Amino acid sequence: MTQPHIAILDDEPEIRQVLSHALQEAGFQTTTYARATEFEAALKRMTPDVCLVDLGLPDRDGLALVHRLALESGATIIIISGRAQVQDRVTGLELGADDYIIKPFDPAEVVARIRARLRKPGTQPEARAARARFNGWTAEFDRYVLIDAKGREIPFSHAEGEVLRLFLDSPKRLISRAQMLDALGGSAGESFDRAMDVRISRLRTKLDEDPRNPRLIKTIYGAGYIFLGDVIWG
Amino acid sequence: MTQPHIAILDDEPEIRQVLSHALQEAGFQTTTYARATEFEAALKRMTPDVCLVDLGLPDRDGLALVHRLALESGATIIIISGRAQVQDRVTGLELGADDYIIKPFDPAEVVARIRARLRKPGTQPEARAARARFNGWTAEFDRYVLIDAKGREIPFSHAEGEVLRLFLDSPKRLISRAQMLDALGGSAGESFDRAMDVRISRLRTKLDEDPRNPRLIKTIYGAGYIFLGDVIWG
DNA sequence: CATGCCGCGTTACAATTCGTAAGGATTGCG
DNA sequence: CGCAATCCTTACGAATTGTAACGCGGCATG
Repeated sequence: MTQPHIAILDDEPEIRQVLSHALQEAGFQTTTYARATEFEAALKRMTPDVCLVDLGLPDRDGLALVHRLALESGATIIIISGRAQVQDRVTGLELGADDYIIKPFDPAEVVARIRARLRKPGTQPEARAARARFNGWTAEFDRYVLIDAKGREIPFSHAEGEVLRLFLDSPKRLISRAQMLDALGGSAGESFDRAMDVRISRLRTKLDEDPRNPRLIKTIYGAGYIFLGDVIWG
Repeated sequence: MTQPHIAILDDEPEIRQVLSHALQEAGFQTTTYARATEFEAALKRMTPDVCLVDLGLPDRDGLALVHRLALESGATIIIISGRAQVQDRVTGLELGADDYIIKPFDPAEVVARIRARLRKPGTQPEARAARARFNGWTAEFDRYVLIDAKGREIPFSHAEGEVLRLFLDSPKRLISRAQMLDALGGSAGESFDRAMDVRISRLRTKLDEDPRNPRLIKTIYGAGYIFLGDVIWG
């Protein structure tokens, strides 16, 4: 069961804590960020379903961030701000925010507003780039197929695709197990480690890897994995 | 060139007038109603894109009306109410409202919130139009027929049309099963899950999909569905 | 070099989720 | 009332994914 993922960006630790707790209580998966730079770095790896953004950030203009986010990601954006003037709200909404909640807020209302958003279709972020090539392979993510050098199509599942996308997003760089578990939403159980191993194992067999001598997905004992492919997106 | 249509339901003439004026100024088409019965009668003839509903109606329980509206119409519903308690807002949103604006309000904010809503896919008035093309197919919703690339007509039922319209409103986006069930009004029984599967199954056969390798309606195991057509309305 | 621990890979299995065929309830129409 | 169409429900099979169990190999220690 993949729960919706809510990203929280606020510089006040207490607010992050309150929001995160209430949303997790409501069954959502949450990730919190204190700084805009941190948040933007994380967006390269995954796309949340909803972004809760505080406008009063120390390291960036919040409105500019909201605007860029709205243009690029297509995810649902909710501003949480202490600026309560009507003009602030109007410009926030016109720059691309989907909702505007004023501090101080009641967490129950935030949960209710997010729930109201997510039950409408069309709220999911748009499908990201759908095709990548690497070392003779082509991965088509919208059709969920791998195509080998001879043109043979090999289907892969959603779970395998999550792993593959993670690799293709960061080729030739170490990806720690913790990073992977986090990106795959498996911070829950301890035994999810094995589940991830299984995903990688299945992916390796589909990529025709020699288990004794993997050429694409290399494991670094005690550290993580490295994907050794020359990746071209598009 | 259809402007979005906003229905306003409020028993105070002055509020109707203020809202209607501001919304027309913003380029919307408006219709106002003073009574719930009047409003409901009008709904049989047309479907507004957004409904602004006051909760303090003399002739009906506003919340019940909102709930029924949310289940049946699929339009965007915004509550405008003098009841400002958090609990009022939460229950209003949970009963199916998409937004909750407190009196006294600023018309500019109402406009901004409606604009923010209509930006999202699946809410534009074109999406309620009668015809759409995608990947060689044409869907004519007023006649309940699909037309394939060779001009053959294949009829589809109302239930199948609901599903198809949902897909055509949000192409290339993930639609979760929960969202679908909600949009199809099946929040009731758990066994409605299978009913929805059946609808999709029949739609797939009519769209000439290969069950083993569907090209248009993809299933994302554990997450939902995604429609992979290039949709053009009109 | 032998030993033992720990991290990882793989296989087999079970739980969950989804597809669809078959049957029955409901509705509409002549 | 009979008939047809539509749609929900039931039932069962198939696909996917997490989990448990086991084996292998690296790495440290002695």
